[in-house]
Amino acid sequence: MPFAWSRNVKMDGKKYIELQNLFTKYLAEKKLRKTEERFAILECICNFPGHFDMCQLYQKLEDANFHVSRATLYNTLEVLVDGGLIVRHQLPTQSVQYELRSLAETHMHLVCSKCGAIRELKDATLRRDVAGLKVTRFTPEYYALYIYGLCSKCKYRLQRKNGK
Amino acid sequence: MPFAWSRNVKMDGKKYIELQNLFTKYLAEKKLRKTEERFAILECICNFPGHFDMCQLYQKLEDANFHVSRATLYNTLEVLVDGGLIVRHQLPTQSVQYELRSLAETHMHLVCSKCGAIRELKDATLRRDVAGLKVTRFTPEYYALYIYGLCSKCKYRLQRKNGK
DNA sequence: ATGTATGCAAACCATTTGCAATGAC
DNA sequence: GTCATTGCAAATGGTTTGCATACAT
Repeated sequence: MPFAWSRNVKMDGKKYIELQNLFTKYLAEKKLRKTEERFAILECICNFPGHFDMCQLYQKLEDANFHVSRATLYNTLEVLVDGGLIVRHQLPTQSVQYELRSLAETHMHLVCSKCGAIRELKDATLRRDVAGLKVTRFTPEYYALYIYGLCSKCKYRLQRKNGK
Repeated sequence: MPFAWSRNVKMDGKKYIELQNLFTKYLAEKKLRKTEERFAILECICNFPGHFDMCQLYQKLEDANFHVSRATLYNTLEVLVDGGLIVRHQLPTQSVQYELRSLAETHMHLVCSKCGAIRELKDATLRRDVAGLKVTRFTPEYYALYIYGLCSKCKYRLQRKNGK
């Protein structure tokens, strides 16, 4: 082990090992340095079951007694996005969210335009459609499908408010 | 005519008339006031052929000698989004963009993750499948599909840089 | 040894907020 | 007359930047 990045960040074994390899390869390829911070951040990200934002990530790292500056967090997330390991979601009401790319590709996002809640939905047909798309003069890397609408809670609330 | 919102904002006739009606209906329904500013902003929006951001909109209104405060601009765009007349895009590199909803629904967005350029692409199959989606406990209103990747320019540049 | 990456604090800037004045109803 | 909407200016807060220090190579 070239450096001791593995602190007491609770870790999701398999997922992380795989991504660590990808990341290492990417960093080498781009001649970027393999720092303790970068790997600790990636490891921490693996512990989120789904979306997360800067605040949550920062907090989780602090909780694990691993301190990084916000500047480094922003830098590292950018590297991870460029490397294709994570995906960035910018949705209306909510703050910028990130998600492991391997997770993001498997579903679309149902976004409530009232309360901002995000639900995930898998659909094989759509996935196939997107995968089968023929695009010229553009090299697709990944996609994100957002369907905006009303979640059941907000719809119910709205119906009551508008008189039965 | 209840008020003189029609200044010298250059106008795209048909498109605006139709949207004006929708907007009027929406405002009445929600018991919101029909102000000169709101209609002037909508009219101005109709003159953009595609995406636009706050700056461009503000500028275009100023150019037409119609001054609104930024607070009003933000308020009005929110009302227009809620009313389903325009759609909000928040993409990585670029600033928040808006687009007439009637335009947005007809295409997906190819976003270059390098330079941020947006290209539009229509695909009938995909459109049909999204429209035909069956979702429980969620009422879809509209969707947005973003495909991230490399535009031809950036790809070319990258290939040259990485040695032939 | 070299130059990239980090940490900190200050700077930035799009968006939001507070409040008095306006005007739609 | 009432209360939503506007304008202005100040406040906010997530993100970026500058620079000295640390450290991967």
